[in-house]
Amino acid sequence: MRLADLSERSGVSTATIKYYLREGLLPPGRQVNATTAEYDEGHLRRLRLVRALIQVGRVPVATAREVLGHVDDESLGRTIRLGAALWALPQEPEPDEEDPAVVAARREVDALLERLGWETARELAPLSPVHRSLVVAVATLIRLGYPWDAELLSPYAELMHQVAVRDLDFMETYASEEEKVETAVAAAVLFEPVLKALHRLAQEEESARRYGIV
Amino acid sequence: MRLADLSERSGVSTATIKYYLREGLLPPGRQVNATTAEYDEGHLRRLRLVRALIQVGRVPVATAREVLGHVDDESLGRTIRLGAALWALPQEPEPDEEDPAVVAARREVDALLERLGWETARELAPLSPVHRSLVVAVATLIRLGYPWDAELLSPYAELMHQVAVRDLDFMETYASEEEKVETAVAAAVLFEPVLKALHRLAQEEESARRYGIV
DNA sequence: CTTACTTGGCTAGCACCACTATCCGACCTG
DNA sequence: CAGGTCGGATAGTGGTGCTAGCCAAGTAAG
Repeated sequence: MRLADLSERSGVSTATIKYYLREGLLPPGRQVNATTAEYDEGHLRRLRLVRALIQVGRVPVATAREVLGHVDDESLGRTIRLGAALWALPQEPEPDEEDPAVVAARREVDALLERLGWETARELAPLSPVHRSLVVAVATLIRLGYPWDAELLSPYAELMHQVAVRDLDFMETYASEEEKVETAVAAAVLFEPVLKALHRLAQEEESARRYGIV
Repeated sequence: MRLADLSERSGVSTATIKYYLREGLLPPGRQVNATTAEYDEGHLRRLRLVRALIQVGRVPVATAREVLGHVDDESLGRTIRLGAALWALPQEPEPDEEDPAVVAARREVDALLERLGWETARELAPLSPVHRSLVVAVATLIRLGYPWDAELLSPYAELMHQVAVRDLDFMETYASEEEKVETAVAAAVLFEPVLKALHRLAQEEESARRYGIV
């Protein structure tokens, strides 16, 4: 498959593919001679993953490069590779620890994890970017005057845990060993819009049931 | 409260506030005289909502203006106002109906709604932007080779329905009648990052339980 | 009364980002 | 050998969310 074919089959312009090659999001093709390179199905899959990360996940190009770098790092074991890739995803700014909303949010999040008995999450709390994201999100709610505390959050957390259990079950049955890391990244990024849309659709449905359509 | 006070209390620069005023995201203050305007707590709350929409929700300014326009439209009843505001939120591009992935996704989504018995969602399907978002998200999964069908999706949908039930319960007990629309919009935008973070945290926790931290 | 400052309104510009367009010389293909 | 395509490089584009600076009118402190 040459560049033009890759472009046609993916629906991405050649100029954009060149850009991704330049940015290191897509590995170079097998150089046949000085002016021709050969791409394979792996390139096509990777290209689609890149598009998914950038267009669906709104991941900045620099972050995508970092995530994919971890995915490809064969010097790491599978679990670490996956962890590294997923940890590179969120790109929230550091929370301002002076901000009282952040302080309150951190307290509520800690209380929540204790209440749930999520020991790993508690241990990893100082390191985990996800934990930081949660604090930032809860702090925003608090700052706007919505008094979300551990008690209100915990049933949500339990529901999301059920979702996570399903995610991992799916990953185990579906992905081949080599593709697991890629699958996990794709799932993390691509499945979120599905969940979000299901959530809003469910809100519409439930709202209509309670109050009618008008 | 003058412009400078509004700026200080919200942490938003005066230049940015002027920009929001210009863009119609923030109603003008009460004009005291030719060179002074007076702002109140409502302006502060609105300003924070605007920031939440734009910074947290990544809603484009034009969309935010549209959403807030519906929130403020007192000629509409509460339910319609809320619906209009929420419907203005998603900004996905139109799906390409020629694309086989989109066709397949639409079929699966329709099957899903039938299986769940979500009658309202089925009726509103041709109109609802949320429905469209779901189709686009599922199509992306399919295009990348993840064979998500109605059967796999429906337990997720049921879990998200449970989440939606909690959302609406909260809204009913919490928000005053006048603030319900604003609350609902804030919740729709601000609660999603919380859910997302909880989801990822739950994935980390469950993954650690199954495979260990290393 | 003076001086420093604020206001809304205006215009111009900036920084970032994801591309995109164009040109180049090398080199296959018919 | 004409025409097309290649990788590589560079500069430019368009959108967006601000941001900076100016202005004339008006206000508050001393």
